[in-house]
Amino acid sequence: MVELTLPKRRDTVPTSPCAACAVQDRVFCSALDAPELERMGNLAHQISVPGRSTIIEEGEAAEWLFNVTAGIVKLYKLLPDGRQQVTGFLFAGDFLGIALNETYAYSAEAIGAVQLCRFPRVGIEGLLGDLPHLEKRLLTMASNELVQAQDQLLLLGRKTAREKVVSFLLNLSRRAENRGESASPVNVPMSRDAIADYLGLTTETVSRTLTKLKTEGCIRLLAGNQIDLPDMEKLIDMSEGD
Amino acid sequence: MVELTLPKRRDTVPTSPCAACAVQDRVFCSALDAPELERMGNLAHQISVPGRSTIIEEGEAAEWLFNVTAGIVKLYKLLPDGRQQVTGFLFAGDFLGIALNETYAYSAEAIGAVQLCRFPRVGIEGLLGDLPHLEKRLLTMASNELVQAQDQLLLLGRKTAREKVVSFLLNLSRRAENRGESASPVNVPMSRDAIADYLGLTTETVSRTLTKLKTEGCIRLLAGNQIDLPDMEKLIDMSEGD
DNA sequence: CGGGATCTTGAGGATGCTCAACGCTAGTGG
DNA sequence: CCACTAGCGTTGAGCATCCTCAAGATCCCG
Repeated sequence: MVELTLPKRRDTVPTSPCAACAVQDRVFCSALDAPELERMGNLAHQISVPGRSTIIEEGEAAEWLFNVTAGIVKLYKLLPDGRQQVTGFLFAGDFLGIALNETYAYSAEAIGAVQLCRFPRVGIEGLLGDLPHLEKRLLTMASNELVQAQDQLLLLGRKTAREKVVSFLLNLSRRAENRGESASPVNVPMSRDAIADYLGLTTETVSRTLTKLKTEGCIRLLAGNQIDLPDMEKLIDMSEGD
Repeated sequence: MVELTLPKRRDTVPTSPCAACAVQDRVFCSALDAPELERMGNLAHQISVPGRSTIIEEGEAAEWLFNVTAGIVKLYKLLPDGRQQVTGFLFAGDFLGIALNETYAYSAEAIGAVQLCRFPRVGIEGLLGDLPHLEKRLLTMASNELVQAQDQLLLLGRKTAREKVVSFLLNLSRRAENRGESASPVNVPMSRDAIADYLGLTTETVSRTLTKLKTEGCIRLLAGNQIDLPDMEKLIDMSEGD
């Protein structure tokens, strides 16, 4: 489970919150040594937001960048008539605002309570020249984001509803594993609506597809939003059409 | 039209091809000063490939990076059963391989004859520490790519066929304008198939949609793959559902 | 001209959407 | 303590958009 005692510890070392950061080994800060980390820490502010609150809004001036230290964030874009495309979900350790543009390219909303480490964008940009490790790290992160985005293009453009849902579950599973959580009973904390808007489907189709996968024995729906993936190999094949 | 006399000029200054580059003010090299450009130039090789040839293949070790100096390149990913998702089109001045990963995340194929400026990836990475301008520039480019990718996610996940086609035409138009070409009779050099695979549609749907737009007077299909966009405002509204 | 590739058009059908009702769960207030 | 409600998830019936399959038209290059 996610470390939630961070604020308490932090209060005792206000000048160096990073040293006590619960996710410091996973976030981009890990590219920094102690003095560099101190400079970053001076820019950082811990903030907490309740569920359903908006963290950033598409089109706004990009004043802040964030590390997610606890909770889950939904990133999305809207069309004028309200259609929504979820572009990603962020978990503890993920970075919000990699694209260092003047305005945010998408909105972000907390799913449940979220804790964030907030940095002023111009401050980070000012550090970039001084901290080459940081710049290199950001470039690597942006590259990885691009690869993820391209996988998602393939999913949205060419996969069937079933393939989309299976790909999504496998993706969640892989990311959970990377965070040191279990790969198989995977936690699915977002609503069917959010999943649908991520996969380019409707709530009903997501629900129906999960039911179908369950009756076929490909997955098991457990209590507390957990989904068991009994045969990864089979699911991987299914996610690509076999 | 694109400057195609580059090779001739280059032969007279083999040690500094960059100085004669037809797209030098548009590519990432523009971030460099003269001595820096010289170091880049020492790594560069001009190559030409005929139409339909494969430039890179998804999954291969990423040995080379490229600048497109003339022609058009199609980027795509494949599913095992042959379904194809085009992730982008590159024009003169665009960079191929921004994601500095060990392996290519997608394949690239020449649409018509293409000229490329080729760099060894490890060579570029070796320069990154020395040339901070270059690293900054790559980060900016990656950021812009990410924003583009997110727009494409919205398109693929939530737009109708008609909205997709109109968005595509506007996008081509905007990029042509950025290259200094005309915005309105826009050149559409790729096949209906490639467009369909880019928009998550079939050839037939693309064709039918264009025909419909034509009969409604929203566009005009001209000779030589040119399409006239008489009312940009109207098209912009259409691309978002109004 | 001829012929292959590309594009267009048509008819029928399937996937996933819309609209609607119902069930479940958790939180709330009497 | 329990009824009530709101939100979310599931299920069903009918339908629209886009796909599939097929045939014809057009273009381009030799």
